[in-house]
Order: sequence, then C-alpha cells, then structure tokens
Amino acid sequence: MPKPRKRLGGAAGPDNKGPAGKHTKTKNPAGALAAMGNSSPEKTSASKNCGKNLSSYWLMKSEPESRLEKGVDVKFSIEDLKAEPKQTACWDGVRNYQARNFLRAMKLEQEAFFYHSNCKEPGIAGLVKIVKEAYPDHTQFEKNSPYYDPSSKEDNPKWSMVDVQFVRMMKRYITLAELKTHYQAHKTTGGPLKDMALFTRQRLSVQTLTPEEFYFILSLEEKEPS
DNA sequence: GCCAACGTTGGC
DNA sequence: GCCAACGTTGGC
Repeated sequence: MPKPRKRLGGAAGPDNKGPAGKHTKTKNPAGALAAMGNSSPEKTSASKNCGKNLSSYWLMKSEPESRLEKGVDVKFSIEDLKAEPKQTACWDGVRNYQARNFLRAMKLEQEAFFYHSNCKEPGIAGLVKIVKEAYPDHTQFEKNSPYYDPSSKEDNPKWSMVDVQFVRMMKRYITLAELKTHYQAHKTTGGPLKDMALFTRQRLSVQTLTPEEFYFILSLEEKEPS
C-alpha cells in the first residue's frame, strides 16, 4: 500500500500563508545542487553546523497507479503533485512510526526524492522539497479515509504529515533496478549506496538519504542507464 | 497474483 | 516481555 500518498492539500490547505506563497524563492534549484557535487566541501571546519541539519535528504514513496483502499483511490504520482495548486500537497497517510518520525524531522527547504512504488516500473521520478514542517495528519480522524485511525485522539494526534512542493523531474527516470545494481556493487566496493535504506529497510515509505547517497543518485542522471 | 520481508497485535 | 499469528508493503 500505500504509503503515503498525499492528496489534496493543495495549497497547504487552510493555512496557506498568504505572503509566504508570494515570494516563492525558487532557490536552490536542485540542478545547482547536482552541479556542486562535492566540490564545495563545506568547510567541515567545524562547528559550523552545530549539529543542525543532521539528515537533510529524504526519499518518499507514493503509488502512481490507481489502487483502491477502502473504496478510495490512493494513487498519487509526481504528475498528480505537479497538477496541484502551487504544485504543493500534504503527504498524508503515513502510518508507520519510523516513517512518521522522519516526517517530524524534516525541515523547510530540505529536498526529497519522489519515488514511485508498487507499479510497473518502480523508481525515482523527481525532486520535491519540504514547504511545511510536520503537523497533524487530518486523515487519521476521518472515518471514511483509508487512513482513519480510531485509536488517535484529537487532543493528541498520533500521525503527522508535511507539505511538499514539486521541484523538478529527474532528467531521466532512475529505476529501482538500476539503483539495485549499484547497491549490490557498492556492498562489495564500499560505494555510496552500500547501506541505502531502499534496500536495507525495504518497507519504509519515508527514508533518509546521506548526502553521499543523494548526490550519487543525482549523478546518475547524467549517465546512460546501466 | 504471488509471496518474502517485516511491522504490529495480543495471548500468555 | 516473548513470540506466534496476522496484516501490510511492495517487488516481481
């Protein structure tokens, strides 16, 4: 299942901060990030980050093909995200504690790969960024939602979601099969994907990526599919 | 549609 | 708190 799909949410629902929406700082175009590779070794000099961004990159799974759950279609592809107002949607439906904790750790402007799961050709379709940090997932209280959780109380919500905004499509679709090929090779060679959660924590719908994993995957865009 | 992996539940 | 039964995820 699903995972997380998202849904409407459109412009961050109710809260769409007026002004905020305005200055859409198109900042860090992921392309720039890709370009930098490891060229700018942030001065690891130290205390710079003071323990701040511990984990800055993410991978979020969603199903791009229609599938009914409790009579509701849980499909949500990256194209669906692009079609939302402001190309933004809330990432609802996460019902796994580890995945939820990752959602709660996400910070504004951090980037995530949008992964297509449970479909013909699973893989990474594009990049999104966090535009609203964790807040209660309203679907846990909706009896008709596939994600309804009767054990969760309004005064102490169990599940959280974030809002994500489309950044860009990958220059080419990076398939699971291709990632797996690298993962297997890296297990032997000690390469960047050797511990990738997609393979080591296979059922987790929201996962962290190390910078090494993130930039290695971005570098694949420039190469021929292996 | 099959089924392996793995998270959750609940009896004890 | 152990662990078997059960349910879900998600590739194939």
